[in-house]
Amino acid sequence: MLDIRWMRENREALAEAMRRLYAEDAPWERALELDEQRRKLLAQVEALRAERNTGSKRIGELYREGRAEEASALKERMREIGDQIAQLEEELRRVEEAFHEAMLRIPNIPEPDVPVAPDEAGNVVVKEWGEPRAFDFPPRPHWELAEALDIIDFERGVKIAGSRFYVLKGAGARLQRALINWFLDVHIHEHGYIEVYPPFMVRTHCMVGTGNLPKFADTLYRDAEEDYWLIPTAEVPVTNLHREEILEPGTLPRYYVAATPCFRREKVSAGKDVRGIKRVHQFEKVEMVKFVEPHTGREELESLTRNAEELVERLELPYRRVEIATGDLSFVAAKKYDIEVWAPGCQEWLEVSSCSLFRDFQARRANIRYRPGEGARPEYVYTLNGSGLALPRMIIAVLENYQQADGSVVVPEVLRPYMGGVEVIR
RNA sequence: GGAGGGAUGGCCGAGUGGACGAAGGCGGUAGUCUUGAAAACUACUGUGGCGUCAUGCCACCGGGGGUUCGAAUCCCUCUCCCUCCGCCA
Repeated sequence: MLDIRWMRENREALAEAMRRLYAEDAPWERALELDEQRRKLLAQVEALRAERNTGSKRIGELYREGRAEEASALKERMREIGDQIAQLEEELRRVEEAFHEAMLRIPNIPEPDVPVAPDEAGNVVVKEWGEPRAFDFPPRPHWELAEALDIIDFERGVKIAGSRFYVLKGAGARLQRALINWFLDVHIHEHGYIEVYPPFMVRTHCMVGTGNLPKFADTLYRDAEEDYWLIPTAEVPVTNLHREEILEPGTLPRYYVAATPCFRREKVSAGKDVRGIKRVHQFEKVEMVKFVEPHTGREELESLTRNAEELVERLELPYRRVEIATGDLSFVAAKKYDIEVWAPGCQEWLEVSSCSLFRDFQARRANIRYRPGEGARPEYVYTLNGSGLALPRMIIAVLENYQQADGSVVVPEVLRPYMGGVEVIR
């Protein structure tokens, strides 16, 4: 959510930002109109309430002084004021609801240096690392490798739960576990993150806090009877860890990391990437979440992104960093980098991490504040998050990059201690 | 799933219709005293909104709704917590 005061005072900058985002349908003008109505009504209601407060106090006094007749006359007038208040309050309630609804549908404003373009074609490769491996045989896609090695069972996944589900088996399941544990260990012991194990189901208000609702309900799974939503990423429960809190001085920055399943309906991409495990309804992800002071936001985004990149580097996988253009930026992000690993089998760049700076956009929605100093007024924190890293895709990357001519797969060196010393999956 | 009890400021806790934004205590901050510290004493100590920016007004006692001239207090409802029973990893 944006700051309404800023919006009022910077109407031109706001309009410009929405143009840069190619989000001219965002209801920002409506929000500003409703805000004006709202303040007008509020002034009226509050003036009447002030009158009623003093009047009601006076009634009490009159009774105590035994002047019952004057009291009941005043009572009559207060009743009329009460009716007026009720009427105006009803109107105010409607306006405020509409105002709030509009505010929730206005996207975050991009950082000034984000490349401007209407869609992902405008994304910019800002960095490349490693050389794609030269194969002396045609590299196979992961679904062929995994099936031959009997480490992913696609058919039975579908039998149990339908398309876009799979079963990891034997060394496949263990490889996933090894990756998760190694990722966590690096973040915890080397990057200063605190591990958390959060709920995988959350209430509506948490989804609103991170910006998944109200706009993206059709991408989420939910309980049919109770107010529970399955998380599409650990970002949701972990960011909401501090919702409605004021963090005391000296407790920022806070870095958290969580390995959780993620559940996504993938309705919008029906028919896309149906082979293999690139796009599925349930997957594991290690997610990093930061709560920081505003002035450190940009450098925290860089170090967060580096925390993810370092893992790919130590796995010796070629990757590139892509800066996301305005038109491709997610609703809540002010700036975002994707990390893409080269998959020689499918011959494509796989997005294995998304690192975003949200500034105070989520903090306003979830009401997460901090005190800049002892006794100072609370301010909104900045939040950031990034995958570190996303699982099924990292399995793809390892299988396809480390495959050998005979279909076996070499286990990357850093993972061997996590695989019981196994050097080759065959 | 059943029965009962509860939710008040950073924390504890009083408050069953009007002088309550809320007693008292703890904690915190500042001052007095002291070489310094402790103790004692004194003062201050929530959040947000609107602004004719005035020592101004409004809202907030778990959330929402109702009764009333007036609600922390009465009624309804939801959420959460605790105790006991049942079930269970």
